[in-house]
Amino acid sequence: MKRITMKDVALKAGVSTAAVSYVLNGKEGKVSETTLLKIQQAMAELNYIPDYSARSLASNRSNLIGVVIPQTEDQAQLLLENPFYSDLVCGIESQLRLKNYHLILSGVDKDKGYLDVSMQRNLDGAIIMGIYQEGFYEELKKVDIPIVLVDSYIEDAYFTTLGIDDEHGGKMATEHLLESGHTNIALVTGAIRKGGVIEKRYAGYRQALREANIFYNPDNVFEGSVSYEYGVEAGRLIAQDHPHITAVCATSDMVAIGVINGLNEFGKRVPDDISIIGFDDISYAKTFIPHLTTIGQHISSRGVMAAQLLIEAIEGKRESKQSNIVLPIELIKRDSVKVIP
Amino acid sequence: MKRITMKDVALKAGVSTAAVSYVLNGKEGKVSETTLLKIQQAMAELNYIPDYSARSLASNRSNLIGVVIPQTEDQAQLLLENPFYSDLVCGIESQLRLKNYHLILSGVDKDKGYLDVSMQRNLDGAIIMGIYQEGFYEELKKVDIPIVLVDSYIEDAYFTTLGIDDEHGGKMATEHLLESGHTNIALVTGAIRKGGVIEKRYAGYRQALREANIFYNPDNVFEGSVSYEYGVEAGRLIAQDHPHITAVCATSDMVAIGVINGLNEFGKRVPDDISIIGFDDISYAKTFIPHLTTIGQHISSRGVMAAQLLIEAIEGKRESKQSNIVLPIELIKRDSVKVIP
DNA sequence: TTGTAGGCGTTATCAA
DNA sequence: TTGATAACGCCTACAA
Repeated sequence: MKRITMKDVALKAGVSTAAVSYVLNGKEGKVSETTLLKIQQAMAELNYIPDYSARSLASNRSNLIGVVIPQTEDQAQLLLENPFYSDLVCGIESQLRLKNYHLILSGVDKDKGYLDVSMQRNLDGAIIMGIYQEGFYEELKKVDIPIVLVDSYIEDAYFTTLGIDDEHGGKMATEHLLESGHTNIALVTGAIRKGGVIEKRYAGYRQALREANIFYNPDNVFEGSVSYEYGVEAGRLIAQDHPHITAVCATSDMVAIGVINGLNEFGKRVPDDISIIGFDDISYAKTFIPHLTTIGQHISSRGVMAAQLLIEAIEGKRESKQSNIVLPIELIKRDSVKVIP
Repeated sequence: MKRITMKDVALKAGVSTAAVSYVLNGKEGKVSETTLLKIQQAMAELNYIPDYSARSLASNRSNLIGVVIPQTEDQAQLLLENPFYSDLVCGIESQLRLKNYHLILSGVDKDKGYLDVSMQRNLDGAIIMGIYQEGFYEELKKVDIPIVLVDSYIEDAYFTTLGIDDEHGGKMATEHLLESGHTNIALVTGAIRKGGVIEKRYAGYRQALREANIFYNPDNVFEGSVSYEYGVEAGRLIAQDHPHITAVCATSDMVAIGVINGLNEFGKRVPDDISIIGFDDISYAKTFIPHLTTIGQHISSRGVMAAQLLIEAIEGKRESKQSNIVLPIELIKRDSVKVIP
């Protein structure tokens, strides 16, 4: 299919390519009503489709947004299998499409940065999920495009961050267990890394215990990775060696589901034998049996919001590029927590 | 950050931009050993990053692959929340990144085609999942780039298709239920549309019954949408009005999980009261309780394969552009089917 | 209000 | 083996 260019349109409409470019870029007022119509008609008849490569080259705007997702530990694949990220991507994509941007989805190879991609593609902006090494962010800043960090506690005024109050969430979850009569509460969690959401949720857990005057027992903390598999492992351990534990606070729903499976292997039932609360409210949470009690964040609308923030920054609608947005969370009571008298 | 161009590299190395372009494109033999070294060194020192927009403009190759995913029925969001698609995307992305391609992820607006995106971005190829209206494909052909169709029975020699034997899968699933002693087997399915995978699975279901000399009862077929929600609905109906049904064959794991939830609402347990088999083996299937018996296709490796096929076609390594690949499937026995004597 | 022309960073065609 | 130089399709001063 031969490419129709601005020249063709200009020719057909009997105007210059500059005029075509003007209407293409919505520079109203630069052209008269009549030429506008002529051009629009010519575009429609020729079925003109602009070439974004050329546009990007000439204008330094690509209408391309980079979206970076964490990878599995073996660095082989995206963590999209964690519905948390796919939900987020759904939200982002819908918003970007609405605003006429396209989305380049990728992971980042270990020891490789994101500078390459952003320069190669002339990205207009990027949404980064998860946390990376220090150097990653420094490099990112050099590119000088708006960036939204999702779930990162990086303290750097350069970035816009979009998160939730993870510490409060961890506290809410633990308190719900406490209020339900549990006092021997385990925490099953991914690696507690500095600057990550897990660290905060862990802090919330400890604070809730403290405020309830409950002794913090390090043996009750199971720290591994944010994955189903680790959850299973922890569940097994709890079932076998920790008969005193009556409730588990998991720092992610996937982990919670793993724990339930691990417990199940040893005949422990949720919530009858052990109660559990998750975190995130991924779409599985309400389809799993028992329906998971969890801390809900509106994942998909977070994606929408991330995209909106980014676009605003790109199009210069926000005064200050930088801001730190904290979205509300809520306790969602379902069936995985039992009240004990 | 000021952009380093080929010119800068050429200047530093004391050669022409043409020479730089040669080494960039691995045209070995076009340059002498010494200039090669000089250029490579200059690139490294300057930290040169090529501009793909310019390259795309000049060469008509973008190293960009379009990936299209079906949308939710309200056309608002991607169906990425269905882990089937996110698993696929994982596979695709990993392979593309390996081969130095980038991935543009998007849905397609109703009554809009994909011609726009592919022309705008000069896509080198595309992977399309799911089925669309007739016109969609005709339009796609005009763009004249390699295209891999995943899960589509479109009969058109133009496209490479990558699928599984859905009919056989439907049959295997039903037979497993039959062999487990069930004779009154419901089918819960999404819309049975022509050219789609569901139609084939449905055919497999019927054939298995026929071969077992079991009367096909249309009342046992629950046709809705491929979604958790519809599964719940069907599960409720079965629990309430169809006491004779002892097993359910679902045409997708998400539907199966919905059915289980619907049954559960009325106190029917799986597999004790009713057996169920799913389809796809999404990652969720083995984490769900009861672990889902299902028809397994290696989803993520399918993604890898789709990407490989596409790249081969793009880089002209395959003689015939077109082919129809059918991947193997297998019955995965887990805990959701009970043998009745 | 309209048109001309140079430039964006690469590739590719020809000569040298 | 190298190096000018003309595309590629679009944007944008600047001039008319």
